[in-house]
Amino acid sequence: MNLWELPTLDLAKELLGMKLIHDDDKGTTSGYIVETEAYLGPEDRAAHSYNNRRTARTEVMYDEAGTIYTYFIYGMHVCFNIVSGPVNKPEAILIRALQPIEGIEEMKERRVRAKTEIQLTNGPGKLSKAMGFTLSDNGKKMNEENIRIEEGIELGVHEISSGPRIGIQYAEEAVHYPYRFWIKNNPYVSR
DNA sequence: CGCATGATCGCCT
DNA sequence: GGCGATCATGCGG
Repeated sequence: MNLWELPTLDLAKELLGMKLIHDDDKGTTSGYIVETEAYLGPEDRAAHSYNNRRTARTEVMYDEAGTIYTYFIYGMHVCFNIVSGPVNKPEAILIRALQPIEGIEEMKERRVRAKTEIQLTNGPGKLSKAMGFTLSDNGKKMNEENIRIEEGIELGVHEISSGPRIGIQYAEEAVHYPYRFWIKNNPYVSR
């Protein structure tokens, strides 16, 4: 089975427990993905690509699954996403939280404000900072450059929860769609 | 070109 | 629970 051929909602669940790895000049940082959110293109009011909106920013969402989509939000945070679905269907999965594995000391240096290890990566902006993801990662292909996905923990369906997405109050009917997925009882999940 | 807004975080009460 | 920070992006003029 090719991971990147999965429908977006399935991929969002499949990514849980997998290992996300970043190599750069500071070394390697990695973590298990413990929380994701799916954004389903044209019909999903919460998605940047709602109604097939196509701009310089959303362009990578139309690319092939496994392309990396990073964007800047609230004047200070980077969010890290993986494009999914067929080419020209602008869907993506936001990585919302990680459980750190490697490079924890480097993460602490990058996340000076974090008081506990949990706070290093328990939110989309936090994990980007801890892992060293930036806008320059936008458009990279997963597993072709310095950002990789590997098998991690195998999860059963009963270990996964779902619920409404966070921070999309403007999205009208899409507000309640259960497109957020997380590993049950994992302490690194946001909120 | 100006300006409103946001897939958040951290600090304050 | 509330709010200010701070700027890339998108859209209107």
